[in-house]
Amino acid sequence: MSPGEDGLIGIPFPEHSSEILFRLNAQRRAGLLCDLTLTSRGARYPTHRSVMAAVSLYFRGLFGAEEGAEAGGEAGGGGGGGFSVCQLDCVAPDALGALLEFAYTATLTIRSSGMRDVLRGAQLLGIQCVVDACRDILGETAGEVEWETGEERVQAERERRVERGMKKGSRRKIDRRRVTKVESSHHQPLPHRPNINTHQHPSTPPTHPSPVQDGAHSHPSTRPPSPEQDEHPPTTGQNGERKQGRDAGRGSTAVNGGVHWPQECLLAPHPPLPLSDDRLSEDEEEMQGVGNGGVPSFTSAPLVEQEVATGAGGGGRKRKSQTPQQCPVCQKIIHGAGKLPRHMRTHTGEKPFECSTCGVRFTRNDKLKIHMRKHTGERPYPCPHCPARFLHSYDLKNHLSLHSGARPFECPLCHKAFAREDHLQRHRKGLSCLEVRTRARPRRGPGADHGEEGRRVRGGGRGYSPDQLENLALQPHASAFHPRAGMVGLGDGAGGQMLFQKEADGEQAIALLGPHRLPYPGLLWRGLELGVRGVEGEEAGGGHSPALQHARWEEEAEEDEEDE
DNA sequence: CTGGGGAAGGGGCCC
DNA sequence: GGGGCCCCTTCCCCA
Repeated sequence: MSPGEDGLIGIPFPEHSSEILFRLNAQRRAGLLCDLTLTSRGARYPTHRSVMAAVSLYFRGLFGAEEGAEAGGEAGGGGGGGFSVCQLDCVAPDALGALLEFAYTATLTIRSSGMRDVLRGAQLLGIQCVVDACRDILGETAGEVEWETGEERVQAERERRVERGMKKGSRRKIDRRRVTKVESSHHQPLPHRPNINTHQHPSTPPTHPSPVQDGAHSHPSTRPPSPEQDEHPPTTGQNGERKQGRDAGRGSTAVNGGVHWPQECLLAPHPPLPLSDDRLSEDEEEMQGVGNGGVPSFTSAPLVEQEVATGAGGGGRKRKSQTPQQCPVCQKIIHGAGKLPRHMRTHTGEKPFECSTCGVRFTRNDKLKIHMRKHTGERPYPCPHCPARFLHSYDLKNHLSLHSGARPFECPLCHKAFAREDHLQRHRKGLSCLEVRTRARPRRGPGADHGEEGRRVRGGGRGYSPDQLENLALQPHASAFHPRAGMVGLGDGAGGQMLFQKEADGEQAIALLGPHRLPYPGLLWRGLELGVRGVEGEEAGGGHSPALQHARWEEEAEEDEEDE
């Protein structure tokens, strides 16, 4: 990547969203630019319809309908500059105030005693993440509310498909299980949905909840009283809302008898999920608003917090991040304290470290430092055998293998050896080996001689002893029965063993290869639990062990199977 | 196709 | 817990 390319540069401002929200809240408190007043039993709450539409499915449907039928807008000037008052007596004033606070602060602060009112209000207004959070706390199950109409469901599904298509080249596997789970949660049945308010609320499409048409600009309201609440849940609500906080209430913590939902609820592009080995697919990342060009404000989601929060109820004020942290975007587990911000920059594209010489930017300081060596000419890794010096330690490592002639990475098919593991992988992914593999396919049947009884082939990728080489010659590509299999026997040191043995009369081949899949079904292979020596401890770093490579390829094979 | 250089990202260790 | 530093792995690009 040379500097000064004409590619687009994205400069993220992670604080932007929260600052905007903060200022909107200040405006709301000051009554500035408020174009909507919510009332509940005498309490008045000036607010902004754009904010309410962003937070509440109910208002989104409401104002969307207004825009669609602008002239007939009961509230007067749906998309225009008129003011409107929406009477929501069905929502308790306290709950309404809490929900408004939530809308502007991404934090829901309520008393436990008011939880049910808030839940009801959130249901009425279609604030799903609050609904979920309250349910978590109250131990209720979901399924009472479904804001997504069939039509929207189709549209949402269409959008999802488009997003998937955009990421078709993704290397990561789609976690189908999770997709199913997420989608199923969106497809909850729409059971009984009591009628909101006595004012009209036919179910879809929603109509205006009969706002009191006073048309006056509301003044900032002070705290409302909290009278009793009547029971008139609204029927309406269309759901275009998918990601923003559907599950987002999980990070709740109790505060002084109240409940506090931290900002993840609103800001996190994806609610923290329970720890899972499965990674979220990039498709889902996009579905969750990451890849759409926006720069979400990321909130770290420590695993411990998630686990506790998922359990709901919550005890302490706020839990500190533990060492393994889960990326709220890709769900990847990041090990090591302080590593999550570094990882997050891979999502935001933020490159705060700029080379003062050439202007190239880096996501990490250490990368910049290495880059600077190019300008300073520093090559801190000298070869002890020759004058060569290198920028990177791994360059020296590769170079040393040239001196030694070591090519520890050998193709199990054609036995071509490589000095670098990635070159071997590239070789394997290419087609250069296919011919060999075809030729190497052993004959089957009684006449097949896959090896001598008790023959062992061991040793490193290089340095076969003469008789080992002879054995290899006598047993051409026996390992080709499974491309991954042979690597077991190619350990550099005391690598694994590979044993081909004729059983009894030599009809069956037993491969001490572990539980591999069998690419040639006609041949009976038995994977034996050998406990491959050298898998652990063969190399201190565990890095380039061919046995480990083999294990990796095992995983690849499984993934390939899944793909198929 | 292969060898080599470089970048990006993750993990370990330490302060 | 955050961050620096280092190492490792993987990928891409070029000759």
